[in-house]
Amino acid sequence: MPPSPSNALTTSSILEAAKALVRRFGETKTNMVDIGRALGVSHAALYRLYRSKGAIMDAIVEEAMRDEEALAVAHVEGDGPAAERLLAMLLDLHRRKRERFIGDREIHDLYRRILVERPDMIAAYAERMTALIARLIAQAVERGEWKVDDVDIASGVVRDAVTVFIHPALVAQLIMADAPIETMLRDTVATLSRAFQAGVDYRSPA
Amino acid sequence: MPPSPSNALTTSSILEAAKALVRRFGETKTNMVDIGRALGVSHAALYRLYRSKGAIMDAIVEEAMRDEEALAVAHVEGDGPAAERLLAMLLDLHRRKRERFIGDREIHDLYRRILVERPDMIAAYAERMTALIARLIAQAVERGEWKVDDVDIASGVVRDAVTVFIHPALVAQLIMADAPIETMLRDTVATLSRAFQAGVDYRSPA
DNA sequence: CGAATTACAATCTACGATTTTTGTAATCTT
DNA sequence: AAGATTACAAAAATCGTAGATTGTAATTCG
Repeated sequence: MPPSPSNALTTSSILEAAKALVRRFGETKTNMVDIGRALGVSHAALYRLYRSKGAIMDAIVEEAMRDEEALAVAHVEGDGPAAERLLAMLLDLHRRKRERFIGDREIHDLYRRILVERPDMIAAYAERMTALIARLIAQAVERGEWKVDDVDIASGVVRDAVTVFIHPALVAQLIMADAPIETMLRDTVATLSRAFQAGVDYRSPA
Repeated sequence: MPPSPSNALTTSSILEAAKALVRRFGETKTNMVDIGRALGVSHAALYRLYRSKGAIMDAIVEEAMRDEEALAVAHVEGDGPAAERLLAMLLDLHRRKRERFIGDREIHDLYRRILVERPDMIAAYAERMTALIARLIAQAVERGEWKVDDVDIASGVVRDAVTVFIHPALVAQLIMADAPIETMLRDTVATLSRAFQAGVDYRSPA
């Protein structure tokens, strides 16, 4: 592995510099010339690795999403009762979001802007997270912990039910209203898990 | 009841005129002079009944909220299985919201602006709706349909789980993404009702 | 005297000129 | 030739100001 000289221009060095500037000054006050200056290059050099400023901003958010996903994967891979792992996963995700909201407001604002302007990115993220939930549910079904006749529907229900605790805009409101989010999350997961434990039939009409 | 002459200036005549203008031109393009003109009075006359333009806009949204509440009350008062009434109520609410979003976009935009700028109004609305859900659940518990040891916690869980289908900003995204919202709502209610039917203990630790 | 009007100050918004920033292309360097 | 730079056109943000809008107070009307 080469010693990676500090002056090598890479996607990740650009991302780090951009993140630092966004954190300090916010997205709009961060410009390409400043990002370049922080790395000791002209702004034009950045365009070799990112085709636009927007692409850099997208990459910052994408990275945050992947980070959340990794957090979630850890819980899906683990063992122990499904209800506990689901709760732990959601609490972890929520705490990560809270940290970002409290300590990293500018990044959080960027996150929120992209949330409304890039439904495609959000949809992809939501789909990946829903797939993780589906895996967790499928495991629980295999082990006989839970009974559901359609894992995909069940995972969609879970996703919708917890969106209020995950969606940045809503989380921001809950935090400002000083809501007992962790308790609410516990109660929601307890309810969902009780339903799955008792067995839910989505395919047979009521 | 007096015949209410068309030239009497009242809170509701102002509200009607303001609503009509907002529907046609949007909130920002609606000004006090125009509202006055529509009623045959000067803009200053309006200030006897509303202390500001903002107060009129608030009142429009407040009215819409009361309208939704009335819709919900009808289902809470009715009889029949709780799960069915809860579903019918949420479907009704969702359809009302969809109508507003499709046919009354300017009012919907006003609604959304106030949603972020007046958390106090939203909190009051959410609390009233949660109280209605609590009544519905309490009935179901009395009748032996459902078993929950804390009706307030249960109603909070329901509120949180369905917020994604009620919150204007999220509904707007779901509609634009062409999501099968009614089916999703059905599945969510089926899950919640299954849990309540099987019995949920919020007070005893797992 | 209650209710509306006109007149007006304070505030807000829309718009055009100016400057910044973005993204590209031609050029330079090693 | 790869990778960076400077130079530049297009797009976007900023800023000052003219004009509109809001809210109030003094005045008029019935």
